[in-house]
Amino acid sequence: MKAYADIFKALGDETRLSMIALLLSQGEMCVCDLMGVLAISQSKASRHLRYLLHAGLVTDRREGVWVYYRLQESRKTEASRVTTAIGNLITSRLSDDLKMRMHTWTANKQNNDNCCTDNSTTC
Amino acid sequence: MKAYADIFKALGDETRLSMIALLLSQGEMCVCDLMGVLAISQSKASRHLRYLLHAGLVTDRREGVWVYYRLQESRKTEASRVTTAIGNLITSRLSDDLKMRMHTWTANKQNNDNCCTDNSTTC
DNA sequence: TGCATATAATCGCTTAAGCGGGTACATGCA
DNA sequence: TGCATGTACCCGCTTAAGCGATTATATGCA
Repeated sequence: MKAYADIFKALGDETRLSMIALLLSQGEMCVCDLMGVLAISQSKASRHLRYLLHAGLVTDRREGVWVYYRLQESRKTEASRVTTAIGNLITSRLSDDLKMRMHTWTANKQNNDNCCTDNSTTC
Repeated sequence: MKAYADIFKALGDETRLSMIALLLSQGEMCVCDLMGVLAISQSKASRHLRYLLHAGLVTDRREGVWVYYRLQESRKTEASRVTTAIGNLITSRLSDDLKMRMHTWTANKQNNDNCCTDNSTTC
């Protein structure tokens, strides 16, 4: 029971819950992607991603300079059971604002072929 | 999104999550029942139930001296969607210890026709 | 009505944890 | 080395937890 409580505690923050919702719909994102879409500072993004990592909700993968995060997908974990159970619930509630940010961010990323050369952000 | 984060925050405590799991399996319980089964103090039980009430996860109903709590069942609320989605997950994880407590507690209650005349507890 | 009892909610206090901003540090690439 | 990316740590603030004591509400009885 405590294991589940810890998972829900990790989901009990708007920043982290939005991260999970984005990862549910996008599959994999690097820290700078999440910073850009959520419009938060790098240290804040990194800190919450570490929290999610230690809680077992996501996994990380380094590729050169970038660190990519994706949902923990091992079916045997409590975390994946929870995200599976609530996935539809929270992705359907991704705010329009966030969808818009996501859209413009990925558009810029494609144009620049790099997630962090967009002058309009502080990335 | 914040609404869901607040719900998960409410579930992110072992005491409150156990209360939700018990209410899922029992339907309705008074404060003294929850105190007894979870072996917690009255103030602790009351405080966490108020937390769940304000978070919209449960409703209360006074009947004489007793106050009964049950899950929020209005299908339109985010809270009920969440508890529905995770119900099987957490009730199947009700610890054996808790099931045992639940069993002995309800047995005593039936014998005494009163939840608070059991000398073996501090209720 | 007055009083004792049972149940539940709240208050005051202390302690622990979480969150945010900022900044120093580590890592990897050119 | 210089630069970009990401992490770790510090500080201040807020929230929430536990505990015991007190207060509020309802019931039962003389």
